[in-house]
Amino acid sequence: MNIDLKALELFCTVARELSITLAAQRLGRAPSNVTTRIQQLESELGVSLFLRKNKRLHLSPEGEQFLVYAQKILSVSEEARQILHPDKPGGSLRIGAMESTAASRLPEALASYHRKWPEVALSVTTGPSAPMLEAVQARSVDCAFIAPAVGTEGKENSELSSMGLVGQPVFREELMLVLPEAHPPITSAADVAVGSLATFRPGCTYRSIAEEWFRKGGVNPSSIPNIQEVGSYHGMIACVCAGTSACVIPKSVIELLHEPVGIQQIPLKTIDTWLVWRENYDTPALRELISILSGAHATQGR
Amino acid sequence: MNIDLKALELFCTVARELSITLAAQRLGRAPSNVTTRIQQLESELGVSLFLRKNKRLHLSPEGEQFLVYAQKILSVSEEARQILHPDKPGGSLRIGAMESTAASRLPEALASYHRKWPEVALSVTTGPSAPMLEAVQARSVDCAFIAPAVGTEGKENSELSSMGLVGQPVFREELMLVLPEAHPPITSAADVAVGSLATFRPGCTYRSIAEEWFRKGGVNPSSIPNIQEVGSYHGMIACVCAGTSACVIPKSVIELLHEPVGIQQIPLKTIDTWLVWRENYDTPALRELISILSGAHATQGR
DNA sequence: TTTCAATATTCTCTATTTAAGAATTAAATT
DNA sequence: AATTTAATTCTTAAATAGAGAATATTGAAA
Repeated sequence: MNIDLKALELFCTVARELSITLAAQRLGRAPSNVTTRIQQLESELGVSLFLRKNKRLHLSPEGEQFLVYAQKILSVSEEARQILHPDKPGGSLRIGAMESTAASRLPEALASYHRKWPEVALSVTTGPSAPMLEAVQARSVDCAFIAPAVGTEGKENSELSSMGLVGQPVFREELMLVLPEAHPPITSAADVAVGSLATFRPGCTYRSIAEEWFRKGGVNPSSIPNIQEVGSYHGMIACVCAGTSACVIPKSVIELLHEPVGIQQIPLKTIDTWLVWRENYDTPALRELISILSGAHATQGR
Repeated sequence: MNIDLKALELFCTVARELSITLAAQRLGRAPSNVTTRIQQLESELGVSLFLRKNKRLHLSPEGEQFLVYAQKILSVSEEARQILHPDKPGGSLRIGAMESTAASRLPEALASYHRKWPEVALSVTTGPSAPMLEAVQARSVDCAFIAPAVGTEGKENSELSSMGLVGQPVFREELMLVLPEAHPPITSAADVAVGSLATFRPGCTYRSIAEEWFRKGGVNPSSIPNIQEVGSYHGMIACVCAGTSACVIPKSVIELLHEPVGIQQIPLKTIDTWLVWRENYDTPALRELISILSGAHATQGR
């Protein structure tokens, strides 16, 4: 019973790289050592973590199970380490974010964070709000920027706390319906006449909001023929410029485009972006993020 | 960054004993070594975990914080270890239980468990249902025997899953109202005429049930003058025998008493005892407990 | 088919770390 | 003041980790 946090990191790296040499290189140590420590971990646990087939590694079923636990242990101990030093941000901060936030809001904030605290290893993962919330719970990220699900306005805090999370609003986004330039001006949802609605995959809150808007305007969203799933905001805009689609995008993202040409925008709704984290995850690195975001507000709205 | 699970156990032991010598003895190693490893852990973390005052140890504030994390890490790694060996129960299983279950049901079950799997380190903590559920969530026990709160009959599973737990009913208890022998026979709650109701501290589901029964019988429970809090079932029975109190006890507990003399019993309600555990805590040691409990059913009711 | 390169592993050697025991220090008790 | 108790320091032996060279096995290239 002598497992080492270093051994767990080593295992996680090998599991990610699926190569002893690459892992060794990334960890800055000799491959022979990596081999030995993995073998030692395996004998300690009494299972094979990897299947060696023809000099190539795969995770064994046990390895996959153990990987989850190894990451959890590392995450808890990283949290502990930070809690013990309430003054100095340090260690790592794994941030989850919606695509839109990552595009429009984070670059500036994270750059200034990194300038101030270069010793904090920031990482960003993007995805829709719902899976991001699960990722926070599951400790695969430490905090996340999300849009509360439709219909939860005003009770975000109780929603979060029932998941063991807490959070606060940090950005206010103005959601725009984006239409081709040539589209006749509209006064209601019923006037929208396009071939498809370009959106991200389901789970995206903005997509639900778009559908709700059509529903409230008396339009059955399923009457918008093809919901066309696109992988990026640039892709969406392209679809709109092509004249066949509409899409819903926060104003702040549209402003990023060098020339918002070939499109017209109609405000749909304003919606808050929340930063959420696990209850008790009260680390200096996170507090610093929050404080930087609050500073930003002074200059950039909300 | 070289923390060892052994170092964490060592720290937890010292934190519990608040003594290097006792901890060393309990761990089977030399005191000098314990000192050194604690110092090493402290320098690794960059904080003092203990306050040394006059050769006596106290946990420092940082130490208290870290203790929580250390226990969490050990609990997760113990869980990992077990998950990797789906066939053989082993390691430890920390059981929480209501006083009544611990008294009436567990002795036989745990004895047979221990006979079959002596290598599993079983431990039992008792307490009311509500705090036990929190203890399971907080990982200070691995599973617990509880009585679902009043008013949740039929929706136990959804209640549990909203706490990240799962469970199943394992015992059926017949709750008895216990009265002094000399008390005139009763036909309803209103007939009960005793000076006080002897119960455990609040939080005990059986106590809520007793109060509910009085309420349903048209009696304001606050009209039962002193709710007298007692520390054990034997104490309760003694109060009843003394002629001044009534109490509510599962029949199975009453049957434990060598001579249920000087009391009369009236059935109040049957209620299931549930065994609950964290979702994903699917260890062989727990499965074995469940299987032993199911075997017991065949012979002893439910 | 043979050769070469890539890769995990084994082996050997050295440096580091861990653990025990003896000696030391400091307070509390008699 | 002497004794006991408890933590720490010092010293030494054993265990362990890590580097590097050597080995074996596979896949690719000639």
